[in-house]
Amino acid sequence: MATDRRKMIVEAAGKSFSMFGYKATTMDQVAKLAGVGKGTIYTFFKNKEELFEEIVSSLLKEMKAEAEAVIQPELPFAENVHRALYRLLEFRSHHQLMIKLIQEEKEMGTLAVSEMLQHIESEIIAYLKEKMKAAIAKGAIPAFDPEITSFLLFKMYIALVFDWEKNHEPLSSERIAEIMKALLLKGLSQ
Amino acid sequence: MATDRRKMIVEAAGKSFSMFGYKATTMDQVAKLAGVGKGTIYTFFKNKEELFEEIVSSLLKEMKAEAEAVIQPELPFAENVHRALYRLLEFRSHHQLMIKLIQEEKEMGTLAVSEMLQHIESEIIAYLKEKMKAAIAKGAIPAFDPEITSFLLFKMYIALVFDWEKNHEPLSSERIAEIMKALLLKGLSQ
DNA sequence: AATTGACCAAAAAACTAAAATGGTCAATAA
DNA sequence: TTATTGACCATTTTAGTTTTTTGGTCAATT
Repeated sequence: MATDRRKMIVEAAGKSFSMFGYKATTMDQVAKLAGVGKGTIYTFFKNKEELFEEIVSSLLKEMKAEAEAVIQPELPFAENVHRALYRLLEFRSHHQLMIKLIQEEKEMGTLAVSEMLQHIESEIIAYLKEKMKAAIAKGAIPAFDPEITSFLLFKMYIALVFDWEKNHEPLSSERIAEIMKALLLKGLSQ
Repeated sequence: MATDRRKMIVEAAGKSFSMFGYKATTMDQVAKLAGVGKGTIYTFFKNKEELFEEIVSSLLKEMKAEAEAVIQPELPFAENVHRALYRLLEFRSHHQLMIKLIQEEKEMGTLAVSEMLQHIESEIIAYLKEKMKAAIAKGAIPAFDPEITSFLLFKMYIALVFDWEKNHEPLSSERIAEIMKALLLKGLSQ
């Protein structure tokens, strides 16, 4: 059945991109892994890049769903950041792809990957920005520029998750979520 | 006179590294620009990498001096961050070299440059960490882990100065300093 | 004693040939 | 008739080779 084949392809591509990155994933490989002929892939996806987009956008959808599942509007903003972050960090499969893509961008500079990371970044920031605007409207947080603040929130997250462990022992999910909550809650005042 | 020659070399190298980066700066070029024979460079510096180190460490020294000049221990911590940051940001010459190095690391991955950026990062973070420890000891800021906090402070700074302008209009020095001060002062609470 | 630049080994760049890959489509299977 | 396939091809990537450039030395010169 057509739907089954499509699912097989998406699954195979997802695994392959996560394991080998974009460049090192070949269409022949994906076809073999999915157990279909190479041509079949092209009945569902215009080209490799569109297949990649499918994988990434479903990842983003999943991440959004995960976040929504734990956010409770009546809780303090910082608490929700903590909950969403912690939940997200527990999904190692999400991370596997992100790690691979970040690595590939750094050491090979693959254009399609750079563009996709850029896209992921702007999606996440846009999401944060909306949450933040709502919180400001409710008077729950001070009215800083939400564009800049969500940008910074995202960069802090990336720094803690991906940069910190270049020179230190990795931080646990709990620790990361805790740090961001503490900083956001009180800043460094008093 | 020997001192004069050395100064000429350092000046020439500084300009060249800032304009062309590490890789694209040749020793012949530096010699010509400094108006000395190439061999003369090697009477002052063991090799290209040591010349590079001289440039960078004098940059770091300057930056430290600039910061010290405006920091006033009796002011609030966030206010001092604001002052130091603003002062630093006004020195475009410092930045020219940093910009070039960050760019070179990204698009050519020159090893010597990566190592140097790593070194610069750890120097700045160590400096921040000391300041932070002192502030904690005085009870001026909460006792978060200074290693992590100074790491985050640095990453925020880099994000605002170098990453923000990839997709937005650059922020003014005043704005950047203001944002960091506001966030550090109050966080996103209330 | 200090300085230099021709010189050299080693590294990088340019070039070329060979292999791999994305995408197509006539043949095949369902 | 429709969905699927994999041999095939143009293009890109990689591997191998040659040429050029560059960091560093040191005998000659100032």
